[in-house]
Amino acid sequence: MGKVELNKQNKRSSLLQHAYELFVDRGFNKTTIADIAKHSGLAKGTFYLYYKDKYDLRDELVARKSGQLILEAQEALKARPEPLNDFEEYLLAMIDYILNYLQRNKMLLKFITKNLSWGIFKHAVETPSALESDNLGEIYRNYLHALENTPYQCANPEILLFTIIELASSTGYSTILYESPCSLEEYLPHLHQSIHQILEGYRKTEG
Amino acid sequence: MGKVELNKQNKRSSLLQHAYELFVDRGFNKTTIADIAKHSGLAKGTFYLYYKDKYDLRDELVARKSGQLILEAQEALKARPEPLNDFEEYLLAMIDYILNYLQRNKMLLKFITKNLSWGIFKHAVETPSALESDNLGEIYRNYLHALENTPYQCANPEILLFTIIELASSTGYSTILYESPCSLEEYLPHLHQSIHQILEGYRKTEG
Amino acid sequence: MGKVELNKQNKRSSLLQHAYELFVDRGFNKTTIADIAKHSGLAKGTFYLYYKDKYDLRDELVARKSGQLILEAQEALKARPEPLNDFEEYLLAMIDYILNYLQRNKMLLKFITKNLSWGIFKHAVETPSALESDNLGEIYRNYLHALENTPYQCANPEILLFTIIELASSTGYSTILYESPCSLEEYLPHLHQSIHQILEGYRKTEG
Amino acid sequence: MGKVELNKQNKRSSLLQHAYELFVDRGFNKTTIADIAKHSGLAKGTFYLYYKDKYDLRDELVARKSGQLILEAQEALKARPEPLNDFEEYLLAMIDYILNYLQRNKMLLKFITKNLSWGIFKHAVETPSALESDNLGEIYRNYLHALENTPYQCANPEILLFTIIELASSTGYSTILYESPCSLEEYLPHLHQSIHQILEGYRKTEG
DNA sequence: TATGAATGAGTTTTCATTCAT
DNA sequence: AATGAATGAAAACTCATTCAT
Repeated sequence: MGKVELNKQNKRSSLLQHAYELFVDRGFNKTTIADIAKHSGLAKGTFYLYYKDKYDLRDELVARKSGQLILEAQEALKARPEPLNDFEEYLLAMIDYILNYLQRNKMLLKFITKNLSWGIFKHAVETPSALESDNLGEIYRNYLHALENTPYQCANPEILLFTIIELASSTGYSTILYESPCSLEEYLPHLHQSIHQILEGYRKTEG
Repeated sequence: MGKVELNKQNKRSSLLQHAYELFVDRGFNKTTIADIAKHSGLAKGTFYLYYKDKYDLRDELVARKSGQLILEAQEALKARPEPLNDFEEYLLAMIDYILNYLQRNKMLLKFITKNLSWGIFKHAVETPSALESDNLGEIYRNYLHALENTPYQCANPEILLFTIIELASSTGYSTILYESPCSLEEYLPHLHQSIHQILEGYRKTEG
Repeated sequence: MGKVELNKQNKRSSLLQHAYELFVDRGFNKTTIADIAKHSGLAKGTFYLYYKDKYDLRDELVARKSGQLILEAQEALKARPEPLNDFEEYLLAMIDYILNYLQRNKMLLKFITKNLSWGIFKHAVETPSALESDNLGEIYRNYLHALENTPYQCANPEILLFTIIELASSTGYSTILYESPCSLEEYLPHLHQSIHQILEGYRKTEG
Repeated sequence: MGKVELNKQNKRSSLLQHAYELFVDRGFNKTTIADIAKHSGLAKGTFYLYYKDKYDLRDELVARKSGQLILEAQEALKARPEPLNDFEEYLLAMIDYILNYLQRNKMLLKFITKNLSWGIFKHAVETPSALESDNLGEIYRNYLHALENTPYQCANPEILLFTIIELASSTGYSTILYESPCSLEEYLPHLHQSIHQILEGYRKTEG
């Protein structure tokens, strides 16, 4: 009983994992359902027991992988010897970690960015997945909470985060994948500066 | 002779125009070359006399449409009664015009954004098209020149523009198409503030 | 024990009934075994414990439904106030009842006719089903018997019945479903006349 | 030009002919479009240039084959040494010819009857096909005309013909394919008698 | 008995591209 | 240059049937 259910979870995982490898390897359009099934060690028809079609699987995958990346970044920061002093420092460290990671995994970047929207991100944050030890939502809530204890004031803190994430991801996409207008390395200081400035824009004016 | 040449231009135009309508109407993937040819009043084989494949046509189309949009914005600003006082004002007016335009033409937004990269943009700016009275390159050069006469200083002014454009387009995409995390209208003040701050970051520190 | 047996009968009935609804609703070819099982509240595999395949079930269904229709017609005639005077009157009343019924249940007509053959009919008549209070065979025998006490003479009375039933059902099919070459209403007098004539052909020539 | 058009006609013919053989050989459901194309010496995709799907081709085929059969019967009767004296004789000879033909081509019978309706028949009669030297419509008109010069009177002569054809085809189907309730040979005299009687029913009552 | 996950052969359908005219 | 018939590989999706539980 539990065994059957476990088995299904494994199949689902296998499909996700192998689809991911194929998407990243040869692109979404050039990956067929037959490919995914075969690589997962399953029959073609079995795919349809788990997902409606390729797009269905992709959406779950994008949300999942983005979430994992954020979680991983989080863990990596925790493991750092030197402490992070304030919110800005924390935010920049997080972004650097993620962009550097994506620099080394360009296909993941390509896959995620073309398909990730703020909406999917929000959805991923809000619907806890049964699979991963899910503190994604928690991380997000921590962010919002941390923001309150900063000198920044934003009527809607989500908008601030949205602005910064969109900036980082779209410039990251271009610099990493096309080195246009310059390399990521060259661009990072500019990105830091812009983020700093954006945050400054929300600094509380003291009374 | 000139007549033949003209005829070819017309066919090319027809292909572009009808392909655009189809892409916007049913999406790029679901538009076939047969569709494009038929709607253009041409035979399928004829398509290949003008473009290598769908992607070839698309790239030209994206660059062309983006360029047109920028030109149109430029013209609209020129036609305004009240003058624009400085670079920042000009930049914001330009961005507002474009985002508002895209708000009313969501399908164009969808089509352009998913396919436009800074690289294509640069390419469009640099290769003068025979078709339109092309002052796109000129506009861009004017920008860079205008920047020199501002209190902002940027080693690579292209990077500044890149940052602002990426920010505007990616946040515009999300707010217009998904109203996430909020509507464009609601977001614009935030966008203005962020752009202002980014520019401030490059303000010359006087000696 | 009897409870187990009853349970099996219920499942069988459920399969028949729901399969019938589906066949009539979306057609035989477009109804899957999975559909039938699901609508019957059973698992797919269970289907195979009761029927070899879809065709097996269909054959039982066609015979069953035709039989029910004849029985119902019979009952309806019995309940009529005015008596039926002779064999011809009886036969025509029976046919009218059935065609009018099918007129109101076109899908049943479609389903039965496309699949009913004289062979299946004979089989239904001859193998008493456990389910219905089965006087179908009895009805048939009564027919043959009644025929003997009529002025008609037929070496093989089955052939006479066959002729009339085939005529009525095939013309009924066309007039009811396609109103071609005319409506059932318009055609009925012609049908009556033809049946009358056919019977006359078998009238005993007196010695 | 004419060559291209001719070529298309040949392809169409080839598809029809080979589809027919396959339908008759292994049944409609078990014949795939791939089969038809391959046997016709064409690529799978080519099929779709000529027919929307299998059903589209089938409908054309049923009408075509029925028409051919009638034409052939017509020709055969013309070639007979002894003349046919009156309408009834003619009608019976025609029916006999066709039923005997179908007796020898049971699969054709199966294919045609399951799919032929009076509607399709009427349609075939009324829409002259470019392919065959088409006197099908003419034959039909001759029938109706001949009927006028007979002692039979029918307000709507189409209804008379309909009645007889439906009777002949449905009883033919059963006796030929299932020998139920008897063989065609055994049944023919009964069929003749019934048709004779039906015609008598329409005999003009002299003034 | 009953279940329903798994199978994979089978079928339809699409469409970019070629090429003879 | 232009045509559009032909191609056939490729892909999605279905579903009867099996079988371990």
